[in-house]
Amino acid sequence: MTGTEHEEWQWDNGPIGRLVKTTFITLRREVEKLLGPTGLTHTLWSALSVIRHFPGITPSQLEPILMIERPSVTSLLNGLENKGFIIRKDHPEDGRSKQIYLTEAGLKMAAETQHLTAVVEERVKVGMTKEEFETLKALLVKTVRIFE
Amino acid sequence: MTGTEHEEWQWDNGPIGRLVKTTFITLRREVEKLLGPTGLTHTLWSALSVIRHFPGITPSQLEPILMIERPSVTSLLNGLENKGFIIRKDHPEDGRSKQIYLTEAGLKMAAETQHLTAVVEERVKVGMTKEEFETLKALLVKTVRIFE
DNA sequence: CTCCATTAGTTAGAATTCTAACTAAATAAT
DNA sequence: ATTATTTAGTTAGAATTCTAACTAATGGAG
Repeated sequence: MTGTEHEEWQWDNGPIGRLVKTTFITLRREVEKLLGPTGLTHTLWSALSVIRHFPGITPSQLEPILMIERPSVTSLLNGLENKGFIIRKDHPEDGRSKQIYLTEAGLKMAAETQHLTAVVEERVKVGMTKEEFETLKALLVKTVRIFE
Repeated sequence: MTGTEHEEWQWDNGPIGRLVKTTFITLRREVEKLLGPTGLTHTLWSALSVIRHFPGITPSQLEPILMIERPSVTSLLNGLENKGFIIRKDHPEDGRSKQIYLTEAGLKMAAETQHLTAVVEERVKVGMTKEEFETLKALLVKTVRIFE
């Protein structure tokens, strides 16, 4: 068995799960390469981005978007809070809940890093036709929906 | 903002990276649900499966297939070795290298769990046309290749 | 042949995410 | 109204994977 055989096999003959993982890790590594200087990880960036789009979002609403478990959301928000990027406010209509907002610093970082990560998105778009890109997204959504 | 708005937005309007992550985590959770009773994790199973297909594979060859870093491969193999599923042998042609082989127990477990995880693969295949499934795999490969 | 750079694997320690268990508030049931 | 169940968030501790640094063997350049 040679190394070359591996390289071909690993993409074409593995289960769909491994192919999806490879794609995920590849994209994550690219994003984190660009995020490097900022000190943000992939998930921290992703959270900032979501909070920017939905100011006042709650931790439990973040959970299914970021695809991490509840305690991980807490831990992530602690990190963002310690860096001064977010604040938690008591929810006005539900005493159990918290609302998350970006601070000025958080807003600045979110804006900067969204620009950086858009580069990765663009590289994917440029690497295939517009139709292929849309098809890829549609089929990924379709895959997820199978297990809902 | 309601919860419903989130649910729609999270699939359709997020970056491709988040969609790929959602797909990956969804598939991983399904696999681990089935693996539960065996005590194996997603990555342990994946490693067993690869080693079964390529007896004598080296840790550094496993690395790009499993998409984890080298020290994680070591740690993973330690786990499999402690459970008695694999053995490491010195590589006959390269004193630095090791070759990984399944034990009887490892072979048995690999065979069992491959059957289990094939269920997930099947559910994806059943949820879309054969052509869509092939297109999905091809576009994922295409995406990965962009960053090689 | 010797030295230098590269490659394979491991070790050590940190970061991230997980499960299980807990508190507190809201909702439902009687 | 009171009690039980569910939901939101946190805490504690374990598991997984990461980065950085190390050892040992190979391969190439002088």
